[in-house]
Amino acid sequence: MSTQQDNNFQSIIAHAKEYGFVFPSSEIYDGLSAVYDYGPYGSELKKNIRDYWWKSMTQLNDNIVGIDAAIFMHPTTWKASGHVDNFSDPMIDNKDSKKRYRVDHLIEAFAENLTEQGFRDKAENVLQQMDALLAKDDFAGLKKLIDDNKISCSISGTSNWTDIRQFNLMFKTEFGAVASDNPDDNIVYLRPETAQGIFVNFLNVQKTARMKVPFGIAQTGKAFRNEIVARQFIFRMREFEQMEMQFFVRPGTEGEWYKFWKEERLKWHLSLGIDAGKYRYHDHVKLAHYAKEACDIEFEFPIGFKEVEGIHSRSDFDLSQHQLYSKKKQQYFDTDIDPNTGKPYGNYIPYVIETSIGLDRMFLLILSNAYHEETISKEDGTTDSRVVLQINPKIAPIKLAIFPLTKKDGLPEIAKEIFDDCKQDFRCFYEEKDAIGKRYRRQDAIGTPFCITIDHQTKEDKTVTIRYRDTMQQERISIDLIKSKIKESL
RNA sequence: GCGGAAGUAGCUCAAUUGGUAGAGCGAUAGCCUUCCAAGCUAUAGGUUGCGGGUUCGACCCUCGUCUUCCGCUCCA
Repeated sequence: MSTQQDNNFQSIIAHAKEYGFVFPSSEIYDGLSAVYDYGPYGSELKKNIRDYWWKSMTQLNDNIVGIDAAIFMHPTTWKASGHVDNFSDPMIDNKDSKKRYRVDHLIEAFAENLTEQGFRDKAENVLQQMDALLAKDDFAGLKKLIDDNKISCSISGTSNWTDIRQFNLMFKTEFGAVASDNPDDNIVYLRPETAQGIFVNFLNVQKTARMKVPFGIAQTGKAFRNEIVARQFIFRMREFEQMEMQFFVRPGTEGEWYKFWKEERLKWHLSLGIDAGKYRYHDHVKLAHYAKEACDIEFEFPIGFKEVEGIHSRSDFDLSQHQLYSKKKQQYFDTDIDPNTGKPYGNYIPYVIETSIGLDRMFLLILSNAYHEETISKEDGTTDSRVVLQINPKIAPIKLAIFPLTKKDGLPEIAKEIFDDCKQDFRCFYEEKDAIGKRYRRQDAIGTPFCITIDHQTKEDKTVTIRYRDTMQQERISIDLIKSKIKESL
């Protein structure tokens, strides 16, 4: 099973490169690990996915507005968010088995073992020591803790460990051209998530857009994580794009809003015509430090079910933290009447429901779902094959391809006239080279849903042939109807 | 990061146990005109991932390095 799927995944990657969707970054210099560029059709598709999300969030929800926050943020942002302390994991390797462990996982497993053997007090003691050492970033102390307890690797059974190393997942850079005596003064991070740009602007947005809770703030943008291992094509990249919406609600209502967005987001995915059977929810059991409830929307990629979007109930953690660190009140005054007291709800820090989807993952999802290698039986009994991307017309890179059947007899002139007219309204593609069948196949390969062909009959009755990508069926329609025909599918 | 495998033209591959790189498809230009890729002609393209070493001579042997894939690991 996996072989077939892996092959399919390889085919998709190869197709993405060959047809100008995704290229390895700086490929002429051998590429940069886990960084990719989007090509002519890829950038169109990516933009269309982003636009479709943006429209469904901001335009179709009158209580959601968008922002575009900077990638650089004040360094304290990341202290408040917990990323400076928590977004890095001390790791240790066993020299014999070559296994790498997160230090906290290793020690926790050891403690669990002790508990099972009835040494509950000792286990507690070890965990307490670990927490104290982790809080101080005392790696030497942690190493000593491991050595003193003779904690061993479950594979090799030995305690032959490397030193503990820190892997900070945030990219650092220097801010300002002048070097400071204290290097820490100049450090800024490339944001590891876009969410904080929304949280720190919570009151700016609420006041200027005159929003009333419940309301949301949407944003798309790049984020950066220095992953230890980043692989699987564009699934896990070091530079990636998120589409996030933070929805601010009155405390006590977060449960129903979490449920609402959990369902709403899946509906969005299904609105692109993707098989519901390829989706599933994965509810988190072990929650992040800020979360009350969390789930992933997973999709069955060729490499298995993987997370494409997360819905998190984040309580008031983020706003409270920013209030604490900035010493600026992050309260909202709710004038709605509380039926229990007959008075306004008053001041509170709103709770947050987050929906966060990886744009690049969504792109891969669309590509994986759309990619089909088909065998076609021809009338003369022979077979033929084609690769077709069955991308929903709403987000297809090119909506309409326009072909004159031949290069002469005035057909190109008519075709170009139609092209010039249609390109005002949606992305079109014109081509007169090669046999018509070959041109159709090229459009299939990049997912163009409609092709029209201008032939000699066009000159007589002003009709053209429209050919549908998925069924390969064709019919004659009047030139006047082309635009409306395409538009109704978008 | 560890272990395994791979890297020759845009793609798929070839090059007789080391003798200095070829084909099909694709691309481009032209001919042909025929509604589902394969009609004809011509043209362009590679210091064989990169860098050392061995050799008279390296795509081939060797070392290093980069990238990709698979497994492990990691994944707020």
